[in-house]
Amino acid sequence: MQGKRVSKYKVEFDRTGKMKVPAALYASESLKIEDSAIRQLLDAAALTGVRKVIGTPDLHHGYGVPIGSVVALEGTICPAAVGYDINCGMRLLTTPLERGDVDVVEMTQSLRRDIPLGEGKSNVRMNKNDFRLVLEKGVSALREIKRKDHRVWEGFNLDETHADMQAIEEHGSMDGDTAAVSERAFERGISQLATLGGGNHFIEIQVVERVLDEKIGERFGLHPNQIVVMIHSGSRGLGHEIGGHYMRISKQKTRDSSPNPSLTYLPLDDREAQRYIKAMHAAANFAFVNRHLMAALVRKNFRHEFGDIAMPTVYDVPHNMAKLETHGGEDYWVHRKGATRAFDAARMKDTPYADVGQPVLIPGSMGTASYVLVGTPTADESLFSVNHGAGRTMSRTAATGRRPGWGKRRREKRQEAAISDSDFKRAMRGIHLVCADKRSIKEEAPQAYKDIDEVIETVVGADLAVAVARLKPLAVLKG
DNA sequence: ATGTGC
Repeated sequence: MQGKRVSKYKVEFDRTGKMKVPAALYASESLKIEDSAIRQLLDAAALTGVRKVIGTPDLHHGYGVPIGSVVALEGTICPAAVGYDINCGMRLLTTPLERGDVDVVEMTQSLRRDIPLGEGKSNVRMNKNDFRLVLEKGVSALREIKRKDHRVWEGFNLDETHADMQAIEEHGSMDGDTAAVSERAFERGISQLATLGGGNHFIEIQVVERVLDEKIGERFGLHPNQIVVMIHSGSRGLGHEIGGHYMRISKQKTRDSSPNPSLTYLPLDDREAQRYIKAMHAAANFAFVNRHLMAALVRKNFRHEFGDIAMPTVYDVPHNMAKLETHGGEDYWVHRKGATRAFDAARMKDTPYADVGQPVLIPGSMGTASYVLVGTPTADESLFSVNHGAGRTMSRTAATGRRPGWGKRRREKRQEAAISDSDFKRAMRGIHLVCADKRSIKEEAPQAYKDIDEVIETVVGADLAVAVARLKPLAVLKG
């Protein structure tokens, strides 16, 4: 695509055609970004109310808006720029344990017994009033629910909820409204709390391989050879239903004034825009609680094995969310889709990280490293945002060799899988893998993703964040 | 991402 490289790590796209603002893409020359994703990014620069459009180094094709993008709007909101998995995000727990202390095969097995993996799974079946409270208040609802009365809460020790809330973006509680959530979404969600989901979602037992910034590493409670646990999950069927619902409504309303039929928006003065915001917050609350409950189950299993050890939350950070933020004196709805907020110290007031900046959690693909970084003041040019992962290089269907629409085309010959069994095994050597669906696991093969180290090089080289630690997976649970 | 969809 046309676009001029202005530095080793940044490409700029001038206004052309219907674009209302220029766009910027952070990516080194070696990171190949697909043309279709760039075209989607430039289309986003034509949205009504657009003020800023940024692509991060894991940019790839998504529905309407590319994954890995940041879109700032004024007076409008865009459900497709948040995506289907509202408040998909990361949580990192530390332990006082060292590599060698943990039998990861055994630990993975016991986690699997407690946490359902894969699509369509259920776990905590809540009553309607309690679930409504979760959607409206998020993690803080857990302090109000009378858990002793319900068998579903057996095994969940939530004594650390207050401490955890300090280390969750928005304290894990946004202003949600059940009235904006369809009955269908509500019914899908009510039994799905404390489930991992599928796709790229995972729980990993990792070891801190290298601390790259000792002072901040120590501040985050990280040291070499330490065992940590990373959780990647979202709002499951509930968020998917809400995202899809409001994408359909925005398509009905603004199709004619939008860049294309899958990239539509809602004016903020429209009642449906206000309902979307409340429903998005409800889904965000669900996802915060979902990760929080899985963290409780992780703690339960570690403590069963190792006694009453401390397992604090370093941070819990969404990477699919729209938020009203002030940048350069202007108020924007900042949409991050597959992009992680990376606030500097000044923007972390009233959090435990007001002195250092926000912990930023970026997972690699399955079987490769993950990174912990910290926000920096120089990230103002990306609206304090970085990528959310390695980014795909291969579609799901290409990676497995399966054709899309499997059900009705069963008789057709399979395409040749781009990734052979032996290549997959080699990439996963030394890592214990437990997954719900063996047939589709190659969708998540390391070979289907970009090199996480190259992606991080761009983020750090462009001064969007500072690297703090590199984590290596020992065991991974997948959907 | 998702009880992979009309």
